[in-house]
This record gives sequence, structure tokens and C-alpha cells, in this order.
Amino acid sequence: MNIYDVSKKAGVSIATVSRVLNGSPNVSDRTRNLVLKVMDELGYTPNVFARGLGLGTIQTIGIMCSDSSDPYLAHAIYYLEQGLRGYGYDSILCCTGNSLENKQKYLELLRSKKVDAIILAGSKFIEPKLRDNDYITEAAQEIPIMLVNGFLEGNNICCTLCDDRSATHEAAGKLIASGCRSILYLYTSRSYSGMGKLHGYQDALGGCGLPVRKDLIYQCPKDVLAARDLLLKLHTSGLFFDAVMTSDDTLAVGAVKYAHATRRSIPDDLSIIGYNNSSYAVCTDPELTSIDSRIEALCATTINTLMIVFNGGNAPSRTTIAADLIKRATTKF
Amino acid sequence: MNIYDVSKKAGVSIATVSRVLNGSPNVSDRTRNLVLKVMDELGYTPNVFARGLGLGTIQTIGIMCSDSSDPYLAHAIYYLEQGLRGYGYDSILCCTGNSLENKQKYLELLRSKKVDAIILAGSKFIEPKLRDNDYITEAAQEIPIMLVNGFLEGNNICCTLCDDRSATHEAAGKLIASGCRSILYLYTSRSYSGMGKLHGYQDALGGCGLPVRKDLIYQCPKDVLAARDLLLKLHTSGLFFDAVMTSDDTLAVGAVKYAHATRRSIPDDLSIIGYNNSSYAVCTDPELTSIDSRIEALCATTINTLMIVFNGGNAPSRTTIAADLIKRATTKF
DNA sequence: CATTGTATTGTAAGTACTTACATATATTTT
DNA sequence: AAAATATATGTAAGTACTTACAATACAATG
Repeated sequence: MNIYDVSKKAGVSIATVSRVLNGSPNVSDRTRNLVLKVMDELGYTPNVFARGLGLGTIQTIGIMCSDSSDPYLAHAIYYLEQGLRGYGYDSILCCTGNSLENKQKYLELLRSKKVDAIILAGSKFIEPKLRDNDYITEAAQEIPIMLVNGFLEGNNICCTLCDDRSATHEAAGKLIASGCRSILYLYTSRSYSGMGKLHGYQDALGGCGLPVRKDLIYQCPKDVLAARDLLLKLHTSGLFFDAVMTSDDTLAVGAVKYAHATRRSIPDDLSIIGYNNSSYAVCTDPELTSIDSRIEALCATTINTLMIVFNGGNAPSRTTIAADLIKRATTKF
Repeated sequence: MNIYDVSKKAGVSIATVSRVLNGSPNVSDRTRNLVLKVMDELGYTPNVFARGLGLGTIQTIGIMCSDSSDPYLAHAIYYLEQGLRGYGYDSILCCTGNSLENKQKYLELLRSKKVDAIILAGSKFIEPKLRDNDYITEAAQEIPIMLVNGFLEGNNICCTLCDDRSATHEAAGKLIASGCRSILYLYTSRSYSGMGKLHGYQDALGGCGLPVRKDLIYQCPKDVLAARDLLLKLHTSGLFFDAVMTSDDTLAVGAVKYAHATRRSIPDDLSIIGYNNSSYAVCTDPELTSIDSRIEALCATTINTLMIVFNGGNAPSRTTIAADLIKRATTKF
């Protein structure tokens, strides 16, 4: 069952069938309808490989991320997949487990699969050492590369970012206004967005004339119990803090558990602000105040930008979206 | 850059190059090494479309699920993607949003993309009305279909299941042994696995000579606050229960929040058992006792079975895996 | 040494599409 | 009505592989 069968039954040439297939305007309505009818009758589906061979491209986008089971990335993948499908694109997924070797291997693999573009989801995608990202910059010479919540400069690379810095700046400011003076900051990674959040926190302190204390800033694995235990340890060591801000809700949940364990009352005695406004935020008692990084909007914007690229328009190399502070019960404001 | 360039430079025919590409044994070692060296020097990558055209197949598996952002499915996708990649297969993802129309559309789409097999992840994939699944049974005539945690009988369909029924049977039994007499059961959907869990709960009651009370069994959306509010409503209406079992940790978290709201103490006054042993399980205080549905093992088994199918072996049409009861702090046992 | 068999390689015909260019038909202009 | 133009369709040459079958080379056997 191929294009010849259709052309034969419709009494036209294969070129005409192909034109109908590709929505060419150079086909009369009468012929188009006829061909369409025959295709339907025959239950004909064009062969993707032959199509890809001819066109050199296929309606497929590669999505790479470190770990699709991470809630934040899982949502990103969901919104990307859905959005792309709306434009008729399929998604092929690659999880790198955050190893540079895998990142390089899979990017190469996606290119050899002739995907039309590659979306890199998550700020952890970008290596701290800039030259370690050369393979991305190089790949971008031949295929559009989109970063969701990650930043890398380069030709043919478009980034969509959340204004994390302003968000934590604002949130920390409100914490200070509500009386907090010793705000502990917990972050998971030194990624672009991770550092942005941290800088916003520091901005707020500076803006209010408070010192940026190194003994209030800690890195912690993205794990509820790890965060709880770290806080417990700091508590025991005598460190005082009246608020905890985190780069991820997971850590904030850990902070709530720390407060429970030490019988500190939230938010009177301890304020907590999470990040990502994930489903964890409503799991705790009291429920978490959290910064919504608007992953859905981030994905939608990324796809919009990609479509501009595909249509040859000049797409912005960098789009920034404002975050949303979602007030719940772990803060006084 | 194609197979001709390689053949020319290596001084062999394209057939020989192709044989090297496909690991044919009918090539002398000397020739193979030569061709491999030339490929490497030229940086040659075979064109997937031409390859697919010739072979009629491509190293790609379609994965369908209702919603990749659901934690359970997100993990399934992760393990499937990783496992398949280990065998050299790519994954293309389709989220159906649980609409029958989408399921049919995407299954057709995956078939037209000539994927080598389709994995249906999640029990919600199967429609309650059996004839609504005919499109799957039909598709299975032409392409292997694997169900992860879902059940459908049919030729060329292989199911990997978790023994949910035994798991809830055992768990409910322990609850009864620890003194509970009015165990509330909350479930999210009437899927195959959903019903299995419910039946296990009923088995345990029956086995202990307790009545199965309709007023203790409720359906609830998969949402923390919805579960909490439902329990609050039941509580207010005067219903008594001394334990809550749920088909998903999300609902169990809601139960913990209900207990907090009504100042009932866990587990003395109220026992709670969740399902899936997800990351939610350690978010609450006290932490959730939960049944681990062993999604990783489920995915690994599915892939093993698929490889048997690919190799022409006779794969089991149904494999069952035992669940694991993870004891934490919301139960007395 | 001729014959048979086996291992290796090459030729050529698929595989199912796209599209530049040529041609035929229809429409408009003069 | 002829010429010019626009529209519609067809022909044929890509696109980059696989593989059945043919051909060759080379070793083993009688």
C-alpha cells in the first residue's frame, strides 16, 4: 500500500498524490478531494521513512532532560509533549541522568535521528564549565536548540527562563518585612537557575542592609529527609535562624519536618518558603508558601519560540517570564 | 555523505558497507575493520530514514500513558526509557490525557511511525468497557503491545502486573490484627489495578469474618485536598473509622491532613496505609506506611518480555510481581 | 587437477516518498 | 482569435539505505 496504489485508483500521478499529502496549493479542489477520498477508502498512511528520506526531516522534536521522574521535569515533559503535539510534532525523550557523557551521546543520537529541533529541559542541563557545553553550541550550528529554564549563549540557541532572581528577591524581602532577620538558604545545585535564586536572596538582604552570612547558606541533596537532617544538625550545633528559603519544595518539606521534630511553630517561630509550587506544597501542615516557576508558561513560550524559528522568523534568543509567589501558611505575610 | 562515499573510499561495494553496518557475519575481518576505519575517518552516520525504508522498522518504541507528570507514570517512563535505551531503543512518548479518542489517535500515529512495539503504561489505559479496547487488540495483530500494570487479553499482548490484590489483602489483614475494625477504603479509579486493590481489601475483611461495608468505601479524585475534605465530610456526618487504606499515596497524605485537622492521633487513634510508596510517603509527619508497587521491577520485566518477543521466543502473556509493604509510622504494626 | 563446497563480495532491484522541470490545460489580455 | 499568462498535472531523477541473487575467490576433497 503506497502512493502508487492511491495514484492508480484516483487516476492521477504520484506527484499529485504527494502534493495533496503535503498540502501544496497547486492542486485543484476537485483533484484534492478525489485523492483524499481514495486515501480514505484505501486506509492509506504515508510511510514516514520514505517521507523523511525525501524531506530530510520529520515532524519530531528531541527532548532531553536529566531525569523524567523528577516532578518538575515530569511536568515540563508533559507540557512540552502536549504543546508540540498541538503543532503536529512528536517527542522523543532522552534522560541523561545528568552525566556529561550521556548528554553528548544522546544529543548526537538525536541528531542522527534527524529530529527537527532539540529541547533541553532543566537548568541542570548546562554544565558549570562553559567549555563543557561546546558540544551543544556546535550542534546548534545544524539544528535549533531550545533551553527550558537554562541559559547558554550561542547562535541558534534560544533560552526561556524564569526570573528566579527577582522572585527570591521579592520573597526574601517580604520575609524580612515580616520580621525575619536570620534567613537560612538551602539550594540543591549551582545551576544557572539555582544561582539566580541564590542571588535574589542575597539582593534582598543587601537591599535591606542585612549581611549575607555564609553560615546561613547551604547546599543539600534534593531530598526531604536530607534537608530535615541538615537543619536538625545545624539546629543542634546552635545556629539560629527564623526562616528557611529553599530552591525546591522538596527541601522546604524537609524544613517543615525539621520544625515538627523540634516543636518550632510555623510560621510564628519559623517561616518557610519553597520553590516550584509543586504538589508537595500542599502535603504538609501547614501548607507551604512557594514560588511558582510557571513551568507551563515556560514550556508554552519555548514552543512558541521554536515555531518562530521553524518559520524563519527571528526568534528572541532569550525570553524571561516572571515567577509567582503563592502565599500559603508557612509565612506570616 | 552516504554509503557510497564510504564504499568508494574503502574500495568495496555499498553492499559490503551495508553488511558492516548491520553486523552481518559474511564479511571478512579485514574488510570489516577497513570499512569501520573509513566510517570513523569520514564521521559517517547512516541515515535513519533510508535505513527504516529498507528495514521497514526502526529502533524505536512508542510509550503511551495518560499523563507523564503523574509521579507514578513519571517513574514508569523513566525506567522504561532507561531500560529500552540499554537495548539500543529510543522512546517516543504520547500522553493521552486519558481520552479514548486520543488513545486511538496516538496509537494509530505510533503505528504509522513504524515503531517496533508499543508500551501502554498505567492501568488507566484500559477502558472499563472491554469493547472500547478493541482498537488495541486490533493493533496487536501487527505490532507487539505491552501493558505495564494493566490487563487486557489478546494475541500479541503481554501484561506485566503487580499483585495488588494480595498486597492490600495482606496489609488490611495486618491492620485488622492490630485492632482496626472499621477500615475506610479510598480509591481513585475503577481500573484493573484499582479494582484488584479493592478486592484485596475485601478479601481480608471476609477472611477475618468482618462485613464489607459499602459506607466505608469511597471513590475520590487523586488529590491531597480532595481526600482530606472527603474524610472531613464523612467525619462530620458521624461516620466512624479507625483506619484508612488508599489506592494511592496522594489520598493517604490527605488522610494524614484530615487527622491533623481533627486532632486524631496517628497511629493510635487512626491508622493509614498508602499505595505506591512514592516520594509523598516521607513528606508527612508521621511518615506513611505504604505498599510499594515496584514500578522499577515492573518496567524491567516488561522490557525483558519485549525482548523475548523481538527474538521470537514465546513470551508470557502475563507476568505478576509481588508488591512490598513498607512499614513506616502511620500503622501500629 | 578437476570438482565441489564455502566464504566473501558485487550487482541491481527494491523501499516509498519529494520535487525540479516539462508539459498540458485553462484563463486572461490584446 | 492569437498570444501571453496562470494554473494544474505528469515525468523522472533524486533521497540513502537493504538484500536476494549472482559472481568470484579460495580451500578442501576425490
